[in-house]
Amino acid sequence: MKKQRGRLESIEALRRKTRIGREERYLKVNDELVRKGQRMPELPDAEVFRRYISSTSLHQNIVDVRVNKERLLENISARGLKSGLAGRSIREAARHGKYVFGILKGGGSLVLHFGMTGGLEYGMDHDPHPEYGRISFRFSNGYRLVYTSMRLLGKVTLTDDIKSYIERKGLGPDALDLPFGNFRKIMNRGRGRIKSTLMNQALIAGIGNVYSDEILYQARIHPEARELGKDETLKLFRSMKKVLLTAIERRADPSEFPRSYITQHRREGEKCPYCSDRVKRKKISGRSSYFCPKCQKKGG
DNA sequence: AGTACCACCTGACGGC
DNA sequence: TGCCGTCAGGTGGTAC
Repeated sequence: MKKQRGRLESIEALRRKTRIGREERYLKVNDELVRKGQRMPELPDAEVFRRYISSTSLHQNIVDVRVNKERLLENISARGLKSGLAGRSIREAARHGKYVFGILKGGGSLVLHFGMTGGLEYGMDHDPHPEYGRISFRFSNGYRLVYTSMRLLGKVTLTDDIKSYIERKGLGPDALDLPFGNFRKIMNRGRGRIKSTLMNQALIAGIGNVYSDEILYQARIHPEARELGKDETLKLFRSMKKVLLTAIERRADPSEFPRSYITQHRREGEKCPYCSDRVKRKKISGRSSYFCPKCQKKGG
């Protein structure tokens, strides 16, 4: 119990260090990963995008919105998006799971979802247009925020109320807001594979394919495990918080992740950072999963 | 309820 | 060099 509390405290320390819930004012404006399209838009990336908006685009009068790809708009026309934003400004950036919101002064919010290849790029209006720039939000100060997306799988829209938007989407609680008691209930409720449960946005919002693999790897739990004991559930819970917070602290840049992370070894046959056995790839829930069969056991 | 597939898109990569 | 199959981290729908 003592040891357990110590671990939870270290998660709290990490939470403070990553400044969760506070504003990030000094985020580098030119984000290499965004430009290279190497982000993986799960919770940590969404949090980086939230901070990016927060550090670049708050309190600026929006003068124009240019939509190059209407298919990215969800239940709204290009004209509707523009008229809903023109003359307004973003007063705060928020996030739930993989969704990022620009809360508008005077009510309503801009909703951004990044699909698999989405990003943001802030710059001068006359800077070169980003290669996959799809929607530009132009501000009165001569700058613009561009929503980029190579594969066009994201979503952009407006909503009157973030809470009801989240409800309509059927999203569960955000992974970083989830207390252990609720996590345990979620993990115990069905008998599906543990990886599917972690990735199910209706149960927990924010975890996708890559981070579910990392969370399970750090907890030494097999992705196909179905039932967890209490100790394992706690281990998984701590791993979830720690992996997500660590990723945010490293700006969701995998090349900055600890050496002990499997994320940098997402290739069949690579060495497991712990036991040097071979990393295995297997389709689970329709996605490529990478894990170490020696370190990660199904039973518990 | 859980799972398996398909679709939506564009691009990278390896084999021949 | 070019062609072709496979794969890619997102969600959402259908069918069993």
